[in-house]
Order: sequence, then C-alpha cells, then structure tokens
Amino acid sequence: MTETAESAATDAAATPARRAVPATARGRRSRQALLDAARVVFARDGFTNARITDISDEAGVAHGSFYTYFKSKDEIFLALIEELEEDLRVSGDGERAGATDGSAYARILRANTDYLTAYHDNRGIMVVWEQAATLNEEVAELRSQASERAVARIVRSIEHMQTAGDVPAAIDARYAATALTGMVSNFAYRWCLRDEDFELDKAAEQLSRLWANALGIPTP
Amino acid sequence: MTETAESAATDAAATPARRAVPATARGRRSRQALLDAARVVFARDGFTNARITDISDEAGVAHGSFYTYFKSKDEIFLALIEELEEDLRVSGDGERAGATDGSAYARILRANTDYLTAYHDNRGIMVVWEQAATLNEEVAELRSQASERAVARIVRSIEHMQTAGDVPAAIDARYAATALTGMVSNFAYRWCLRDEDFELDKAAEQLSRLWANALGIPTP
Amino acid sequence: MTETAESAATDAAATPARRAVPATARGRRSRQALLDAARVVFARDGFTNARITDISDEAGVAHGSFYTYFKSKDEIFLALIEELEEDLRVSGDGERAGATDGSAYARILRANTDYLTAYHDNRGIMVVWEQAATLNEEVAELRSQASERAVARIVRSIEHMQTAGDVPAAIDARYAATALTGMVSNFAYRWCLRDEDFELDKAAEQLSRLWANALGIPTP
Amino acid sequence: MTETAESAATDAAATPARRAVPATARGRRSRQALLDAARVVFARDGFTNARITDISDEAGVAHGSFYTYFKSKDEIFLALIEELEEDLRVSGDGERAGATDGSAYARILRANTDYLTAYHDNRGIMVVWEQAATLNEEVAELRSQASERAVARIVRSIEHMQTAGDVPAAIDARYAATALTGMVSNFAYRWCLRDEDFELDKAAEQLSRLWANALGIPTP
DNA sequence: AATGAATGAGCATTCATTCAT
DNA sequence: TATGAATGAATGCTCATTCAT
Repeated sequence: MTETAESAATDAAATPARRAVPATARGRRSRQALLDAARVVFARDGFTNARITDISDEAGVAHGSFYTYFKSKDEIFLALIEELEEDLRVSGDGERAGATDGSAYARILRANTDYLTAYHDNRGIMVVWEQAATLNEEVAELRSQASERAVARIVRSIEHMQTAGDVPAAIDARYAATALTGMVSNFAYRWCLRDEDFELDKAAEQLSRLWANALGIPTP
Repeated sequence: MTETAESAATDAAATPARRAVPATARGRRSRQALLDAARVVFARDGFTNARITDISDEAGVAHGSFYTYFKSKDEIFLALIEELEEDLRVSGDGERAGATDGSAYARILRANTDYLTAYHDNRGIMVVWEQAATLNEEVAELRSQASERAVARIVRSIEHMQTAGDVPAAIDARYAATALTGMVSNFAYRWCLRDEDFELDKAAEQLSRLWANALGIPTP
Repeated sequence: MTETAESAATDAAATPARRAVPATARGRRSRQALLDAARVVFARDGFTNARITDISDEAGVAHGSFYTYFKSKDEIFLALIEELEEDLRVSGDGERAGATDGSAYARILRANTDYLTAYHDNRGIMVVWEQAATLNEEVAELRSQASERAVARIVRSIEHMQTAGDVPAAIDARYAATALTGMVSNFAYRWCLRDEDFELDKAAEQLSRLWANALGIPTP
Repeated sequence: MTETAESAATDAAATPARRAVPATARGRRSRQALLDAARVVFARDGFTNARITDISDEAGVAHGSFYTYFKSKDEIFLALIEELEEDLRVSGDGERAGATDGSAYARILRANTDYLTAYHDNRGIMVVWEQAATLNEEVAELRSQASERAVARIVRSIEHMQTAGDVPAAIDARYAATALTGMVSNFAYRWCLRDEDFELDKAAEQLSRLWANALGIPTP
C-alpha cells in the first residue's frame, strides 16, 4: 500500500523467482485456496502472528502442502500483495479512465476518493502490509517502488502545472509529491488502523482541498 | 509521540514489581547500561530481531540480570521510548520557548525544523519505533497518544486562526491537523528509513510551505 | 504510514489441535512410544525430576515431537494415569467378576489382595502418582475421584450389611469406608515406597482381618 | 505429619549439621523471622512453589540474608518441621500425661483426638509436609522415623495386650500398628487436604471405634 | 500432489546461590 | 551481619521447514 492519491499500480516490477503456476486444475484450486486463506489469516492475526499452520488450516489443505506452492510466509505474502495490487489497479482504472476530465481539483478529488475507497475496502491487509513492510525487505521494496511510481507521476504532473504557471516555482516538485502522497496514505492508514470516525467523502474532500491549496491550485 | 516534536511522557502505566529505580548506584548503572544497550541493539537489529541476549551482552551484564530490571523485550522498549520522549520534549521545549514569536509561517517552519531535526538525530530508534508500534499494543498506544496531543495542539491553533479570519472556514480543523502532522511525520519516516537524499533545511522549508499554503497562510 | 494497532494481541490462540488419536499408524506408534517412555522415566526419576527431553530421548523421537502429542509434562502424566487406571480396572474386573462369592471376609480378602497386587505390580508409577497428586490439581482430582468411587462402593456395602444386622449401627458407613480404604492404600504406599519387607499374602490377610474386625464381621 | 494416633514425638533424631544458633539477639530475631515466614509461605504456596525470595520478603529481610541462616530451601523446611514437631509434642504431652488412665478404648480415643486436633490446627504445613516428603529424601526420612517411632510404641502396646489375652494372637502386631496408624494419618490428610466436611469429634470417635474393634478391644 | 508426522534450531525465563559493599 | 545486585545453569516451548508414505 502506501500507494497514494492518484496511483495504485504495480505489476511492472520484476517478479522474483516464484514457483510456477500449478499445472493441474486441482493444483490451481489449492494455490488459490491458500492465497484466500492467507488474506483472511493475515488480516485477522497480523503478519507476525500468522502461522503457516493457520493458513493451511484455513485453506483446508494439509500443513505440508503449503510448501508445494509457496516456500515461506514471506513468499505467500508477496504473492498476496501482487494479487491485491492487481485488484486495486483494476478498481482504480475504471475511474481513472477519464483522469484528464474536469478541473485540476476535480482530478485530485477523484484520485483521492478512489484511493481512500480502495484502502478502506481492503483495510485488513493494507494495515498488515504496513506492518510487513517493517519486517521484510522485499515487501518494503515493493511498497517503496509503488510509492515511487506514484511520486514520479505526481512529480510530472506538478512540473507540468508549474510550466503552465499554475503552481508556484518555489515549490520543489519532488518534495511536494513525496509529502502529499505521504499525507494521504498516512491519513488512510490512521483512519483504518483504529477505525477513527472519519467519513470517507469528507476526508477525500478535505485532503484534496489541502492538497490543491498546498500547490496553489484553485478550490471550490 | 513521533508525531511531532514535543509530546509528553506517559508512565501512567504502573510499573510492576520491577523496581523503576534501583536502590543502589550500582543497580542504577546496570539499568542504564541495559537501556543504552537496548538503544544500540534495537537501532541495529530492529525490534523483532533484537534478542534479550544481545542486549545483555552489549550492556556487559549477565543474561539473567536483564530480568532484574525489565521483564520482557516489550517492557524495556517501552522504557526506552519513554526516555526518548523525555529527550525529545526537552530539546523541543528549548526552541519552542519563543514559539509565539514571528509570523505564522515562521512558527510553522520552526516547529517543523525542530521535529525533523529530532527525528533525524534519533532516526535509528524512531524507525524501529514505527515498527514496534505495529507489533505491540502498548507501544502503539504511546505513539497514538503522542500523535493525538500534537493534533490537538494544532487543531486549537487552526481554530484560532480561523476565528481571526486567517484560515478559510471550509477547512475542518481536525481533518487538517491530522493530515498535516501525518504529512510531516510520514516524510520524516521515509527520509530516515532509506536515507533518501533530502536535505533537512530544504525539507523543512518545503513542508512548511505546503503546510502554510494548505491552510491559506501567507508564505515568503 | 505506520500507525497501526492490531499487533501484540496474540496468544489467545490456541492449542494447536492436540489430537487424542493420531491419524496414521506411525503417529499412533510415536504417541505410544512417548507414553511408554514416560512410564519408565517417571518411575525412574519421579515427577519433578523427569524432563521432557528425557522422555523424548527414551522414546527415540525428536524433542519437538513431544509437543505433537502432549502439551506439557502434566498432560502426558494425566494421559499415563488414565491408561493406568484402565489397566487397573480391567485387571480388577476380572477377579471381581465373582465378587459376591463366598463369605464377607472372603470377599474383603479377595479385594485387598487384588488391590495390593495391582499396586505392587505398578509400584513405580503408583508412588509417583502420589507425588504428582501433591503437585498438580488435575492429578489430585483424578486420584480423588478414584478414591471416591471406591469409597462409595464400600459405603453401599457397609450399609447393606448394617441393614442385615451384620455390622453395628454405631458405625458411620462413610467415615468407616474412608478410613478403611485409606488404611489399605496408605499401607500399600508405604510398603512400595521403601520396599519394606512386608509379604503380599500376609499383608492382605492382616489388613482384611483388621478390616473385618473393625466392622464386626467374623474372621477365621 | 504422619505421626499418627498415640504419637507425635520426634526430637531424638540426630540433628544433621545445621548452622549454629546465631550469636546475637538480632541474629536470633532474623532467624526466627525467617522460620515464621517460611511457615506462612510454605502453607500458602506449597513446597515447590515457595521461593526463597518470597520467604525473605515475608520475613522482611534482604534476599541474601537468607543464606546467613539456612543454606537452602530444604534446610529451612527441615528446621521448620523440627520446630513443628516440638510444638506437636508439647501440645500432645499435656494430654498424654495421663495416657495410662482409663480403659484401653479411652486411651485410644484420647490419642486420636489429640492427633486429629494437632493435625488440623497445623493443617497448612502438615499437608505441605506430605508433599515435601515426596520430594526430599531427608524430609522423607524424618517423616519415616517419626512414623516408625509411633509404630514401635503401638507394637509394644499391642504385644502387651496380646500377652494379657486382650488382643487375638492371630493379629501381627507390626502389620496392625502400621495399618492403623496409616489409617488415622491418611484420614487426617484427606480431611485437611480438601476440607471435607468431617467433624473432629465424630472422626476421632469413629476411627477409635474401628481401631479398637480391629484389635478386639471392647468399645462402648 | 497430498498428507501429516518429524525435526531441531532458537530464545525466553526462572531462581537458587554467590558476591561486593 | 545486612543488603541487594549479579550470575548462569537448566529447561520449556514454538514453529518453519523437511520427509516418508
């Protein structure tokens, strides 16, 4: 996670050596059962407390079968995140199709709404993802890459607006993009972590307003 | 804490049988040696990988002596961050003495500079603190409380400025305070986590500029 | 990012399904090997001194395998005495089949002979059982229940004889049953504890004579 | 405990090498404070769970001071038992002064009443004594010796009555003495262990009746 | 492929006993 | 003597990973 407003993608990342997709339908079913179970168990117990036994049990497969498909807890978690990123991207794509429509503020608002919605819909694993990123180098790397892609996109957008004179030159695009994406993802995290009583629509509106103001973009 | 500079210790928690302050000077030295060692080991190995053995070794005391002063890894970590919070508060207080001097922007800049400085000076444990907060309920609670204190302070400040007509009424003080403190602490975290090449002064200036703009406060 | 809650909570979790009866023959063999080893080790070293390591070693399984079948020393001991009780009951039942044969004295003699024989045959664990009962609530409970079953049976028998006028009414059946079973079990314990030189047949005869006399039942 | 009807003594036993009685009054006070504390702690926590720390704390002396007076948990327990046996003997002596008064039954009743009273008055440690005897060779030895002294006394008494023709020759004095003292001590143990609702007077009366009947001695 | 048993490294923790002041 | 800190041997227990059917 950690993506942030106006982003969510991933995939591009070189996939580390993983076990091949199972040849048989039965194998594919088992693998998927494990992934589904992992999502449940990680969300429920957190990364550290989740045990491979629990995931196997939840999936209804034998303990030892886990290793037919994944070689460690870290690996299944990475697979899970990849699956998750696909979901996030798909749900984001629909809306982002018309990402160039409307005013700058409208685009920001749309992106933030999408992001908060996706984060909240998947809050169970999103929160665990944050945890896992502090524990596993590869997870941190994935998270970092996603972040950087989001930042890069926003850097380009800010620079474009600066060229057009819509954003002050005193603002450093990279610092700003890093800070603003961090603002949104951190807000989403805190919101979901303890279920603070923020409302999605209002949060999206307020964050977008702060974001636009920060860059000198007109708001309603 | 961690949110931002300042903060107030916690301690509320009643320390169990474990004597908070050893009776003899020798005991006080041992306890402090363990705390100092913990700081080193946690910063070096992270919360999860740090072993009580390592801390004892680093402190130069017998393995079992650890338990004379602390009853678990979690407990020494909590003691460590209480100590840390005191340090942070002290170093923050000094500078914030004249917190009402100068323009609103100047005050924001000063606070952010203080915060980034303190965070960076203690980056080893600050990063581990973030990790530990994902693993231990009490640590998370401490961190959360510090956050809330910072947010509360800024909420008051924003409301005050709104009353004075310096910040638009369209902004919700609580959402804004949460988002902006999150922006800064998240920036600090990312900066220190991987030692990205941000410069402190520039970062403080840019974050303050975004912060001020977001609230409609004039910037240089 | 980084907040989070979740975390620490844990443990609550559960007992990794300790299966009473392993699914495979191999598992059943291992479990039984551990029980057999426990019998040897407990008898040799006593409850307190017996280490799980010793039991595993004696059983020829890996240290960790112990925990596949039992979760503590207490638990395997309980399983062991349940097994033991079955044995005792079976061996007792055989002889007690004709428990109504012969004179009252003859029946008493037979029961005491059976009891002393079984106790002596299993003296190793019987003595440890007494020890364990002073250390573990559940063991004490099991032991107590077995006692009570025996007492209850004898209470009925005494009351029956009182109705028939064969035992004086001045005797309280419950006090008497408690005292007399205690007399026999205590005798057996002392006998086996230090291998005092009592002879089984003579002991059974003397105890039965005292028992019968105590109740006013004629003896040869 | 373990004494039994008509007995309670001890003392005679050769005292194993113990630390000398403290020279100073202060030392004597500390030693006694530890013994008193030990009685409380052992009764409360049992032999196994009692920690030297707890005894020191309860006594109000420093942890390390324990070793000035006793060299181990076993040793202080033995000292405690010796003290206890003195108490028991003293309280028994008063009544036993006229031990030859009255009928044989009256003497038996008086002895059993004394025994049950003393046992119940000290039930806390008596029960722990039984436990400790299963754990420590020396404690077991003390217990055994006391038992044997009681048994020996009763053997003489029975033989005397047999000579006088008051007890049948078919009874073996040693077996009988062992069995009957065991009956009483075991009854006392069970009574105190779980606080079963036996009444002292009735218990003494019933046990004495069984005892007398068993030996062919006339009862009221 | 599936199963479930086997393995053992890895760490925490307790507490009796010794020591320095 | 009194204190309270220091020591470290002794074990229990978990769980990821490997193996034999």
